[in-house]
Amino acid sequence: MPEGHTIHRLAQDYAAAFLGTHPRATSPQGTFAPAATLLTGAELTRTEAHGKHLFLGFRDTDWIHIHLGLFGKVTFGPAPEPPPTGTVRLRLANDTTYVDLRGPTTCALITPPEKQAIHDRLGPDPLRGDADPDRAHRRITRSRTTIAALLMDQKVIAGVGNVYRAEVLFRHGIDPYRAGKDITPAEWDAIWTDLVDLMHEGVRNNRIDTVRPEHTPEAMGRPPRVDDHGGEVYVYRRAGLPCHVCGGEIRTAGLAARNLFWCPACQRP
DNA sequence: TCCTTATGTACAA
DNA sequence: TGTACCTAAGGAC
Repeated sequence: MPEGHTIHRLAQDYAAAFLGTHPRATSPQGTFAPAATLLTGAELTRTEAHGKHLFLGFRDTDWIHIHLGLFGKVTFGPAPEPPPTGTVRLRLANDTTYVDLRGPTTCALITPPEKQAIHDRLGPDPLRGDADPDRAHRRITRSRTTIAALLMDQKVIAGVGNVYRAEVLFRHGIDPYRAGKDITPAEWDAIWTDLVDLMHEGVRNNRIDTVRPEHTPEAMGRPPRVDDHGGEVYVYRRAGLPCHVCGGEIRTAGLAARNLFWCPACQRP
């Protein structure tokens, strides 16, 4: 589930359900139990996301820092809360809603300076109003690393994951192996603007859709998607299938322990 | 029931 | 670059 759009959506959803209330906090699985006890009865005053990091603010001073990692999941449900099933790390519950967190890489109580340190090590986030795309561009244009690796580096740009990386490079016809220093300012402008749009749509729909109207299954007279990751995409997890635009075969390769997907015909070196 | 896989990251060597 | 860690679902047997 979790690229930046998921986390920003969760910040909104936690706020909608719990802001201004004093939820009960529990950790049925146990790991977070001491912190949950400290927070029970505290008001949720703010929620915030930066890249793939989620922050829940209590009493204006105590923050829960959540990172879902690859496996973390969050599920909301209506009150009354049922007995927890499986390994629930953190449950918040008030009179109307409960929410369960499972399998996060990180769920910790942190101080404002600790929170600031996390912001300081993250690059600009296309979903945040305070983001400065030039900061990302400066790092990219000084680097011999591939643009595919740079887009996944959270210090360079925060919130982009394996799906948005593959899709945005396809949409701009950029070979994933091109060095960052060879990305032109015009190309970076277009990539950043596109990510802002795509990721905002991702927050709205709670899924990743990247296919332009003229290339949808209906427009192209092809069968609808078969992938189950949730959205309509050009190349992500489509290795061996025909490109939606040129009909050529989508290719895959490993890059820094992740699977890269691209169309060699549409994304020429 | 076992094996593989996944939208992620940190740390060791 | 490799490996360890978080968890659940789907497919192969």
